[in-house]
Amino acid sequence: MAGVRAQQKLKTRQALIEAAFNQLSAEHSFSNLSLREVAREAGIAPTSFYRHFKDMNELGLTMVDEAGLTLRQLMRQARRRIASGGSVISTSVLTFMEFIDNQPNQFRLLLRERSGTSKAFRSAVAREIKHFILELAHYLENETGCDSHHAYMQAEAMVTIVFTSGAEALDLEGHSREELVERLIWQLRYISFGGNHYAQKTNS
Amino acid sequence: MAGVRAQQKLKTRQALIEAAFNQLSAEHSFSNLSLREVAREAGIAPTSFYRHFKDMNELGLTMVDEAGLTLRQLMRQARRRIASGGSVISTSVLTFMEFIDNQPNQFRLLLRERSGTSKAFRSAVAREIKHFILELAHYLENETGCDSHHAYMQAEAMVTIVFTSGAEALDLEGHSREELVERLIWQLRYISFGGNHYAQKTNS
DNA sequence: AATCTCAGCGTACAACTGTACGCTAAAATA
DNA sequence: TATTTTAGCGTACAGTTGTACGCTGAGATT
Repeated sequence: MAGVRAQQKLKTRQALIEAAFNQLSAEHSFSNLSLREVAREAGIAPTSFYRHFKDMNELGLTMVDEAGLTLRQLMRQARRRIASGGSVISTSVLTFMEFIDNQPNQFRLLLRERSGTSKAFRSAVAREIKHFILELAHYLENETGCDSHHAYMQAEAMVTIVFTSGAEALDLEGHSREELVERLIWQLRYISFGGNHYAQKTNS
Repeated sequence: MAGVRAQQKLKTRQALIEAAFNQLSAEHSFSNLSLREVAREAGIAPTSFYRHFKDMNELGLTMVDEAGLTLRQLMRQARRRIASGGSVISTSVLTFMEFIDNQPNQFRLLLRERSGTSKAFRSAVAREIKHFILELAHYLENETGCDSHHAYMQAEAMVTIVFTSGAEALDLEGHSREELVERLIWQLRYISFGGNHYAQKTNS
């Protein structure tokens, strides 16, 4: 019951996932990955891959889950920072930018597979992003007391803009990056202000 | 000087471009395309491909240009509709949705290569989208008389949201699609209202 | 009419892909 | 201890890819 065996299996499984993430980059997307290359980097024979995943697709979906998990942990962290007295908007943006810097390949996966060639991938990413939106929507609803439908639309718009800015940030450094963040913050203010206006003016 | 020769060359060149667009779909992205398959669908031998493009990359960039052209024609059409008395926001959204329905593969190309694996592609798409944003920014600046920097940020946010909604619309039909459009319009109102507020309150 | 140009073809090749199949040795189970 | 399970390996194969090379024949040019 020690499970030496099962433990090792988990280890190589994780090695496969890690190898795949390592091979993602600005110039290499998931659909460019080959089973053989991933297996090679993980240090196993190509055919051993099948002991862990029936498919590259299955690997990919697992990776999306993992990236989604990171994203959720991120949200929790942001909430903690805000609770201990940070500005809502800039704290959130800052936290998200840290995600992009620390786990660029996880972000790239979500970013690309959101509009990728597999419906399963697109749905999986959409699900993760929806979590993100719903959390923010609840926050907005509680904080500003606005209509829940408007809160959702507001949150959706915000997440969309943050995500897209994140994608652009991947290609930027230094000053142009700061400009990007500044623009992003203004745009979030627009949505916040406009959203609150309409949310309070009407009931649906 | 009749150019029977050159004319034929242009024709097969266009056939290659068309074949490539035809092979794009929800399940097939540009980087999945193979030179051989494209040549096959265009009705020429694989090696003849090189008489027209040195690379699949070169073909792809040409395709991005073509999609960008369509996008610009679209803008002109939207402006005409607005000038002849349509609501700005809903006319623009409607026009954009027509683009997605009529040329889904051109849209898919822009959408995917925006965050694709080739920097050249990303820049090319970014350039086309920037045109779009600048046109809208000028319109906003003239129409509402707001600060030009704010007009740009406002336009950028709007285009981002429209683009992302377009991506989602590709997977939707009927009622859920109408809901999406309705949400999109609300979100554009948020940005418009919030943008105007901040643009008038301050000078930079 | 003689010459040149060049779009398109066919052949050929090396590189790589996914994966079927059967073996082995070590861990798990009985 | 004897038996079963299974993660990982090596071999093998058919399929696809990009592209180098040289040829051809029909327009273009002189």
